[in-house]
Amino acid sequence: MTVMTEEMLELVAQRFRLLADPMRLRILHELQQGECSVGELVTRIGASQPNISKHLASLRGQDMVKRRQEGNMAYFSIAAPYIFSLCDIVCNSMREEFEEKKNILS
Amino acid sequence: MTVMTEEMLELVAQRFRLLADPMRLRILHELQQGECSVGELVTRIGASQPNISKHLASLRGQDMVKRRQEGNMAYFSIAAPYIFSLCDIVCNSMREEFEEKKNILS
DNA sequence: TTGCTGAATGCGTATAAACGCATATAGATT
DNA sequence: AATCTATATGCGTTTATACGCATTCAGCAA
Repeated sequence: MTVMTEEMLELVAQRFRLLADPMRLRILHELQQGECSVGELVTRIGASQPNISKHLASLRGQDMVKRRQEGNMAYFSIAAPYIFSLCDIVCNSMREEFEEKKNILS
Repeated sequence: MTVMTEEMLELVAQRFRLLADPMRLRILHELQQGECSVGELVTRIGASQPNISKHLASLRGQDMVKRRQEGNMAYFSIAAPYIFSLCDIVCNSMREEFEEKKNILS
């Protein structure tokens, strides 16, 4: 069994905290379709530009997304594909639990 | 590409939020060694009993842990082993990033 | 019953973080 | 330079939540 120091637990918790927000999950989900500019994200998601920019900054702060500047605009893309493995595991587990509960009721 | 509704994103975020706390990660890590009473967790972790109990309640609220009562005591155990897959993915990604940064510096 | 032990809950406080709004910065265009 | 566009940042407010402390509840024993 791996020994977990307080520091390691804090780092892992930080990663999960970044995924613990619906707006950031939405952003990551949009970026899953490919690189995208800030303005395009604003349009697709329908949130404010400062809000999107701030979330992108936090995601970038932990290297979950990459930033590429071209002229006036900033293009963001996924830097850590493992994110989607995490989301898949969570979604599948939710589906399983939902099936179980459905069976109990039937 | 799966369509993600606001409700689904909120549910997934809730799961991640539960893992976004060092104390809860510590508890889950202890429970990985097997079923454990509240008092034993308090001793091992060195936090207050109410604190541990509250975290256990939130974990149970999303079916991440199971509770079994025996006499006076409550024994908790992992109900969702997928948690450790999530933690492994995060830990491995952190290790990889650390290695990359180390290589850049060398 | 009373008392003891283990666990859960209620309440107040402090800290974090998400958002809106205003503003600042950077690049492009005239 | 002046200005427009795209993006980033600063600040204030609100909401969520982690913790301490006190208390309560449940099971067991005398």
